[in-house]
Amino acid sequence: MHRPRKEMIAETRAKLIAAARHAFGTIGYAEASMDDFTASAGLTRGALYHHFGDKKGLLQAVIAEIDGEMAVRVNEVASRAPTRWQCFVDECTTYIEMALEPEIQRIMFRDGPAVLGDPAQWQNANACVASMTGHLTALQEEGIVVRDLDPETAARLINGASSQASQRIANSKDPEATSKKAIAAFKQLLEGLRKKS
Amino acid sequence: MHRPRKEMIAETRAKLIAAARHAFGTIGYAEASMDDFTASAGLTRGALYHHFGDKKGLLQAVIAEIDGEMAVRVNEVASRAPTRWQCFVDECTTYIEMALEPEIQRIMFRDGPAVLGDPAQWQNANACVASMTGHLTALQEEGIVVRDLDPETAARLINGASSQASQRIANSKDPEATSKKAIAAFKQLLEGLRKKS
DNA sequence: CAATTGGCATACGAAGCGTATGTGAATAGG
DNA sequence: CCTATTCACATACGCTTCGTATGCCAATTG
Repeated sequence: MHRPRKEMIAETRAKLIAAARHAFGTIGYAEASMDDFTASAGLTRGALYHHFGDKKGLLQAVIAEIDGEMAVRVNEVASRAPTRWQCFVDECTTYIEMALEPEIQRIMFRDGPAVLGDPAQWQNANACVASMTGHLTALQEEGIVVRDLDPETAARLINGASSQASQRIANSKDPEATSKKAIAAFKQLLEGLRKKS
Repeated sequence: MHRPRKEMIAETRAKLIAAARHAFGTIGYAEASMDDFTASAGLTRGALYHHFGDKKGLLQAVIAEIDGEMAVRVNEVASRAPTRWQCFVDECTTYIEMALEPEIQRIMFRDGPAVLGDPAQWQNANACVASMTGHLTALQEEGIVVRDLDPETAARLINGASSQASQRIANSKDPEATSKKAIAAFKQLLEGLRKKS
């Protein structure tokens, strides 16, 4: 019994992150009162400032957690594809699906960039783009994707298109139909990357 | 001399919008104190609340103004292209160029969506996307762009990719080189829309 | 068992925002 | 030309939120 201390600390960190994640994901970062959501975790702002420095620091922690989860899901999907191109496309569509969740959309694609700036500059949250970049590079070497293309740049552009696709689906009256249209348009764009052998 | 009154009102509105636009574009919406930037316009928050209801209302007005300016620029470029496809591509690259300006990037692509939600839902600011949608539709009818594609959806996706491209360029160490790479990747994506006759 | 670390709460001051209210000038009606 | 009313805008107030400074208590260390 030499670790209850460390465990308690980890637990309060986790509780704060969970409470903040819920608040940020529902009412949004700006509207989320630190007093309120720390209290909902049975704590006060004192704990928050101690562990994360300030509200932004807590947002970073939340983002890092979500990014990790997204990377796991993307990798799972990627491991189940017959070809590498299919693997790449599946990754992208999975990305769109994930971005459909209000919590992810709000935190990762709206409040996050507004508060912390360009996502490309986030150190702790680049797993998904890194994966896509890797696949693009490999696809280039295999001669499937055109050569004169910077992989990371392309991955970022695709990322931008993905998040737009998700927003469009999420805000649609008829999500099913919109989803079909958005994914179709998205795949069409991706075709532009292929070498027309 | 029956209109000095109306003129004064329009002037204060314009001064508020200008001051807010500058503040939002530099330090950002959240950090911009209403007391500060209204004072910089020689006014107080009283005028702001009277004309725009609240801070969000003023942001909407700023966005409407910027959107109008962007539409003008896009249309200028579009009117000087030999072919319609070229016209479409030029519009897109112009869009990227405009998004390079810090003020536009900050207000239209970061703080705007975070505060007001999905840009697709903005009533007063859709001129650019509308133009692109129109061109895509025409290109489909001309048989240049693939048919099974929802034009507005495609326009939105392209929009997302554009803004990512701009961010990448804007935050780059070597903007010139990054710009080349980003525009190349972007055009490559657009190729996916063309019919491979 | 004493000393010290450090995790977290409490207390305080400073902004910022929204609303309610006030004021003076321009318009409209007689 | 004079009065009444509107309305653009300023002022004043209370509330909420944030950041910092301080204090306390439990757990670790020697």
